Amino acid sequence: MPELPEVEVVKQSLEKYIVNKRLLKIVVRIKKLRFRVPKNLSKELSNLKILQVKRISKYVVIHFEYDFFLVIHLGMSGTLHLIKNKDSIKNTNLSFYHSKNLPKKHNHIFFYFNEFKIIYNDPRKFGFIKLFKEEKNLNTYFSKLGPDPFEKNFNFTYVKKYLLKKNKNIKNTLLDQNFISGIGNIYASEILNCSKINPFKSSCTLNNEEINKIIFFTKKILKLSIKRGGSTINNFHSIKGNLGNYQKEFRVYAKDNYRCKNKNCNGLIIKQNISNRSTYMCNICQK
DNA sequence: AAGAGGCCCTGATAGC
DNA sequence: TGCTATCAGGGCCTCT
Repeated sequence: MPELPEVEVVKQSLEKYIVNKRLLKIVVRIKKLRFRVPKNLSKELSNLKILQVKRISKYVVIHFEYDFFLVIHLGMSGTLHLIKNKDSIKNTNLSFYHSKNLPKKHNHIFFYFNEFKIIYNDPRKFGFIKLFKEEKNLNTYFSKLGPDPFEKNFNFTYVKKYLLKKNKNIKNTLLDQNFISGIGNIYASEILNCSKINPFKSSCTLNNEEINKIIFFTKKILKLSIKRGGSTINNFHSIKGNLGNYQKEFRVYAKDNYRCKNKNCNGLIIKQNISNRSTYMCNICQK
């Protein structure tokens, strides 16, 4: 499910409900996710107030009082669900996530609050949870990540310098979280098609114009996707259950045999394999 | 030491 | 219908 836009949508919907709320307790049903769920999670965080929710790369970070930081990664198939307590439904007109849409299986972790609970669901168990005490430890964990696409330091100077020393193809470089954080397999293909760059092209051979296009379209595409609520490939939704809509704007991802949407291009979208992952590109304008 | 490939896991879909 | 094979939005680890 989750690349930067999807995680940003989860972060935005989550913060509306949990900031300034006190977590009552956590119940862990399955301990073995991508990594083992930290021991004493509930003991450490129970009765602490949530100060802030942040997104770092594809991670959701929940900042509790007393300098506790809960890091959630959704892996490939993780989702968060907000379930309002039954007796408080009649007290509000807000449309909450309907419990009938909560998956029956793979509900691994339950976060209880006064009026609702947040449920972490993840069929493939590629997601994980980490807990940090003190901000410096959180920062150490993320210290190798490249800049967020919306940060100032994701700029021409930085990108040019980084790409010059990279021999691997540009598609894999876009997926490299140490170069730029947040791009995944879908948006890598989308960005390169808009930029009319061959995904197999060696990173260090990109010219200035191509570098500028990558920077421009990365920001544009990710921004628009957030606006559309992210992409719904396999039941992606905000924690309220609203479906994302950006998949309607996909130009190449899973669009093999469709026509290229670039202006004045009559090419065909083809599916290629790069490092065992699907890559979609136009056979004419991305030659 | 950068880069390619394998692997963790379950479910949906295609093909026979 | 029912089996098997393949493929999924990620990231860490190992090997070369």
